[in-house]
Amino acid sequence: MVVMIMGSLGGEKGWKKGPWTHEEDKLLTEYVTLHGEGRWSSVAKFTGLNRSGKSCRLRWVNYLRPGLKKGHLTPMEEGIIIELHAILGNKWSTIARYLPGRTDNEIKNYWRTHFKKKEDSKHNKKKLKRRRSKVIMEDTNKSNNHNNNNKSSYDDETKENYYDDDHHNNNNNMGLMYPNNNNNPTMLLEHQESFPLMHQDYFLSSPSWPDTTTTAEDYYDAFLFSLWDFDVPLGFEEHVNHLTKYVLPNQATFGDGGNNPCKNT
DNA sequence: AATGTCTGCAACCGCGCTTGT
DNA sequence: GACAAGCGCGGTTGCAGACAT
Repeated sequence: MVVMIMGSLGGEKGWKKGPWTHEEDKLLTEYVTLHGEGRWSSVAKFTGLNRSGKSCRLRWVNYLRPGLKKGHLTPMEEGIIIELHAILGNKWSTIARYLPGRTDNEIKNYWRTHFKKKEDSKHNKKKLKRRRSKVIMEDTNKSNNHNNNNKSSYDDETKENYYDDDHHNNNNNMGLMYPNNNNNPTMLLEHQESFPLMHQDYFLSSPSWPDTTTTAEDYYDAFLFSLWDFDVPLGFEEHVNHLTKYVLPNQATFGDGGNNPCKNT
């Protein structure tokens, strides 16, 4: 009752902006718990929050929603982002559907900070290299110390490959990693070795792993291939299940007509 | 140690689409 | 069909902390 009165004082204009407080988060969480997601414009009315519906939705989706992953993206997630961005472009929300617990905003920010900078000037290249060598030094030290954080040697390699403009220049002058021109899926193969079998661990641990004769490579190939079927389920785990159910059993069809983007031979 | 620059990320903005009236 | 409100998306901004000079 009180909050409704408070909410009415908020009015249509003069919404509060800027960082959210713990108290605001609590109010928003309580509201969504009671009423579910949606009806964002009613949040102010029912909670007394002097925030626009848009702001509430954004806060919930990007920060408060249960199941969100915190912390750095894993090498596997990086690989998925790279691949999907090559295919979909800046469809961040679509890419996010393949990464449970990650938001479009997070992925967008990640892409901008880690990959977009490749387009920067030579001046920035020098700084980048300097910074990169420092990162590599640090990571080398870490691995020498056998630390148990989730940074793998693969991560280092990937970071080096994709931060390094020279690497790209030496590889087909592709500029961007996976130009989407002509929708040519074979582009995906060009750098496949740069993130080898990144999905292997996930696939191998999948309860729906089809059989012992299917290799991780097969699964990886199937994953890439199935990215071109935009009607498949969108969640990553769902995606794996989809592969198990529909794609892998039909691998014989991959080579048909040279349409298989995943086989090098 | 002080200052300038860069990075990462949360949040905002504008636009377009969808839905309800 | 026209309009308004709600919603979602991609682009952009602002700021705090990290890093370099």
